[in-house]
Amino acid sequence: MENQVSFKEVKACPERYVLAISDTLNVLTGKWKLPIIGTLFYNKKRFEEIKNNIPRITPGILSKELRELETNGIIKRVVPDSVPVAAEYELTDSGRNLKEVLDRMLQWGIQHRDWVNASI
Amino acid sequence: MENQVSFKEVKACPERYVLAISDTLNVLTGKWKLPIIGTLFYNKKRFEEIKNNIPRITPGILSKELRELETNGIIKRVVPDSVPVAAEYELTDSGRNLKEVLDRMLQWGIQHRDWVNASI
DNA sequence: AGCTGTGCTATACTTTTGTATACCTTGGTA
DNA sequence: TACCAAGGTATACAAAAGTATAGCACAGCT
Repeated sequence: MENQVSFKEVKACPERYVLAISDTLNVLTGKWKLPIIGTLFYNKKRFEEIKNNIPRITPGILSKELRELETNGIIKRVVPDSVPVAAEYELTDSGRNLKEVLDRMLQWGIQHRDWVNASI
Repeated sequence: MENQVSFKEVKACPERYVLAISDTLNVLTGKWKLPIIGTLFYNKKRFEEIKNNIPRITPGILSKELRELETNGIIKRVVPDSVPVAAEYELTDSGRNLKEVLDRMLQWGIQHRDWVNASI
């Protein structure tokens, strides 16, 4: 209910509107964030697993992107002790909530492609 | 109904899934596309109007961004003849459909911000 | 003919983003 | 003890995105 209020409030203010959307855009843009989030939707994974899942990503980039996604609260890094040393990465609640956003984007993407093709 | 089919199809294929979302992401990213689309939601506008609506944008950028948005089928450039020379830019149907995507992104952005603040 | 406003384009530059390559540490394993 | 795999970091470099500055074409007005 609180959200409903601030949702309307923000929509009434162009600057806050653009800002809130930019927040969302920023956690998704760049070449690698989407593939990383996408692969973690299925289940949590370890560094090497993610690396092997995403063609051509180097450890340097992956390391940097994971750190960014972590500080943005999209994923969390879990190190179960006892085990040799096996860091695991998984989506946070908020990260999982991106699914609805991505589904909308997917829908628009397909629809737009159809629309463009139809109007040639 | 056709859409429902391809929607499911695409969701089943990770590569096409990422691709369709990237399509959407690409029309939104960069520093200026969102403000431009945002300002055109209210109504169609001319070059100078857009420029005056968006602080610090230079004609060079605006020109480039408008051309990109046009080739991507998000806006259309209309030159009503008879008038001296007054180009007008307005959203296409597909451009207007972005509203639903942006609303979802807005919602997530606000929600995520609340969530982050709550967990400090 | 000269000045003004609209609607741009061109060029060179800076900043940000992405990439390649090499290397380090920690705990097994032979 | 030497070597290997997992999980990274560091450094230098290349490519893409963004910016500043200048200027041009056309129409209308005086």
